[in-house]
Amino acid sequence: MQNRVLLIEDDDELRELLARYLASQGFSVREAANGRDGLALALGQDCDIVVLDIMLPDINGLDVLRQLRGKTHLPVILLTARGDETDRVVGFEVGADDYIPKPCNPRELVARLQALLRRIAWDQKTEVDASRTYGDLRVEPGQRRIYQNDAPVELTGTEYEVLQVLLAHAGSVVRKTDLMQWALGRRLEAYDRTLDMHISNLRKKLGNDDPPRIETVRGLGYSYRIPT
Amino acid sequence: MQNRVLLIEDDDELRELLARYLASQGFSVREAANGRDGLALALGQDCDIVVLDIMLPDINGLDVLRQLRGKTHLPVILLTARGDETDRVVGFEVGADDYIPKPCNPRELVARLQALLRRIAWDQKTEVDASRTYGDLRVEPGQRRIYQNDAPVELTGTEYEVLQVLLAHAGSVVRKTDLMQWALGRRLEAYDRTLDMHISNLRKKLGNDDPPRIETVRGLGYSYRIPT
DNA sequence: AGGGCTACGTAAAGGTTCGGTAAAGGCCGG
DNA sequence: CCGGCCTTTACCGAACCTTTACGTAGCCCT
Repeated sequence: MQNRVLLIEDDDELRELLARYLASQGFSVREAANGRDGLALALGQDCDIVVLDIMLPDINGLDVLRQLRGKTHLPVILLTARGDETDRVVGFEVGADDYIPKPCNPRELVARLQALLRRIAWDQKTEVDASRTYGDLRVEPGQRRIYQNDAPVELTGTEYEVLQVLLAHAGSVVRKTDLMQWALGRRLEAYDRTLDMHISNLRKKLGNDDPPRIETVRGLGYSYRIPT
Repeated sequence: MQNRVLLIEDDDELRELLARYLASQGFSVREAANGRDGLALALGQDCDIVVLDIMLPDINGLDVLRQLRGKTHLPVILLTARGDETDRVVGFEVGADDYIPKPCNPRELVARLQALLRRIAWDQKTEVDASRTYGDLRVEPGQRRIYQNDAPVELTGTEYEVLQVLLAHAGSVVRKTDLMQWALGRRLEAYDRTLDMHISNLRKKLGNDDPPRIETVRGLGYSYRIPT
């Protein structure tokens, strides 16, 4: 089975060179020359991994990544001309999985692509679109809705995201920093109580059971209790 | 609470520098100065991620990685002096998740550590999350809980850490300084009775059996004896 | 055996950090 | 300008880590 790579890079020459090499290494390659097209393709759900240049003519690569992370956890490898260390750290903070400075060695790019795909295959999981049921709750990703005993729960967009992440990890603790990143799409800063508020509101809307559905793990995060 | 990093690096100065920096960034750090110790610690199941130097006095880092991969999918970041491209590709082929050339920027190391941990946390299912049983106790790392005869024991975060370390070394003595470092993430200072208190509370919560589960080894540390 | 030193056990008190939540503020689309 | 929603602010209570204090047990030395 070949892996599908999306290559977002504005330099035609480099992009085609890499595309050819990746294809020769058994990848199926999609290409985009700017951020807008790249984003559309990435969200089009037919690629497994993204290679993203930071310098793009329209949208900045980091913004592309940010928007992507708002919707998906597709693995992303950043590519950049300069070895600027700040860029690098920012890239990771925004949610990149890897970072390669240009001029990049195609062999290394392939090695890193494969390392990341292998890691994901090991840990596996991640199937996004099917509806899932957790006790009396049902997630309908297509409608971005959650039903409780077949009655829709009136959630705001963010509340939906938060609850959906908690449910996807039902039974395990989700760290606040991760929950923030995955549901709100940004980093948890000190003194930021936003997440606590969303949790508080969710608890109110889901009904305050005992023991509570959403457990607090002090100093760490939250965990949705598996209904027994 | 905090992620546990195993640092395998023979250069004392660099290792301690990195260890200090990682600790300051909220990681709990275990250290090994050679491949044999490193391998033993890595297989000891109480770390989440490994930073591995390729040049080691005894076993070559790549061999350490190979042996590790024979048994586990623990995430590994390679560290190396030279930017030798062949080394790099070989490293990935053997199963490394990432590769950083020395001299490495600590900030970048942390960024890469976190990127990898974040990816794993999202995909979950890694064997670090597998439950482990020691007599009548069962550790559920995903839930961050410990069960005694299938009933959850109400532990605080630190108590969980301490007990979990003791269990990982069940049957052998854990020195107080190590226990402090691994569970509390800081150095044991003179007149610090904190650890004794946590042990005392743990004994209370686990029930005061005779002979006691947590044995005191005067002048050395503690050891968990699996009840028969 | 006894004295003295040190390490450990643990109750209680102290102090800090963390989380819950009401209410106010701000942002944005209509 | 309004309504919905996200975020910030503020206050409070609870959790819990740490310190203190005192009692006990082990160990060594003479």
